[in-house]
Amino acid sequence: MDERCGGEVRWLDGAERRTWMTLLATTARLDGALDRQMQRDAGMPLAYYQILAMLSEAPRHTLRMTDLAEITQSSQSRISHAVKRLEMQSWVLRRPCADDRRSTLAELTDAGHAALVAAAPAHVAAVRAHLFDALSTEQVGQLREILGAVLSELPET
Amino acid sequence: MDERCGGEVRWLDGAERRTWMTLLATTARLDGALDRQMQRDAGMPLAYYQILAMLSEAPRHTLRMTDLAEITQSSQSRISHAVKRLEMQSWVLRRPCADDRRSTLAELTDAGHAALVAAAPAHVAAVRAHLFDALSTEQVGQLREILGAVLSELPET
DNA sequence: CCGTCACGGTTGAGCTTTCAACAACCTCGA
DNA sequence: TCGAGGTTGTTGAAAGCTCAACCGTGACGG
Repeated sequence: MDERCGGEVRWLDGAERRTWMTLLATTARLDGALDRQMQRDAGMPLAYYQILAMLSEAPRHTLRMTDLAEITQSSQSRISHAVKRLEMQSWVLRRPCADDRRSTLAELTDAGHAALVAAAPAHVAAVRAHLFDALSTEQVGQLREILGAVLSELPET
Repeated sequence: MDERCGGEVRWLDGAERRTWMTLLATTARLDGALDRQMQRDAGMPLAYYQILAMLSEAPRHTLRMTDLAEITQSSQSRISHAVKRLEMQSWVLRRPCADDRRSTLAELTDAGHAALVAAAPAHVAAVRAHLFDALSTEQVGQLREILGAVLSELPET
């Protein structure tokens, strides 16, 4: 985090620099493309789709706000705003949690599930077209290992 | 882009699915961390740092708005707003282009260059800490090849 | 009990980004 | 030379995100 070592900076070497530039460009374009596709076809940002997707995989289509935040790698504030928005569209509903009265449960509605099902095929097709079609099976494995290594070194949230 | 094939969807298999989930989580956390670091230490979002960085590497510290948009993988509108903001802080200045009167040139000021130089060490340290320190030299090479393959299949802008 | 502190969640302000519309300019062919 | 169509850039509104402040609740030690 903070630079305490009196000015010694180890800059990126050539290979690192090219890799970093390519990473920036690729991630920017990739989730730009996926986000635009989702907005165009389903009228919602990709982040909201992911909220619906995570809810649909949870038992009883329900998650606590905090868990939803963690699983989607976003802040509580972001989730709160997003769920409010999704609730206005009747795709999600909020209920108090009986066990812990601080908590709020978010539940996917039938309409929300329908919206998810409607949006999924085009989304999956886009992920496949933009990502997996460009890679060999071996590369998919390498990528997962690399990402796993990076992720495990990354501070949580 | 559009799904025209009458309902046949090829879903992601197990390995693809895990890779995709890990990619989402890793990129979200990684540029969340880098963005927060930049905002905290330099008072600007990472995207603005990248604008300054690209200008600093251009001849005469100057780029046309369109070229700046392309090199940073962002829309013209985004660049226009961002440069306006940076101009208010006197880190960039805008000039009309003599060759083509439609164009606007963005030029990095001395103050902007100073801000960039001040922000660079902590940024590079963060990139190293969060990304490259987790990877072997071989993995860095694999990652670059994988990203290159994905990028080349991705529609421009 | 009671006070303190951590946890879960929401809110509003400010900033960034997107989208669509627009204006100015260039190019090129009729 | 004129006009159509493409390029370059800006703008304003709407939407999403971040940040800090805040409230209500649980947990825990005295």
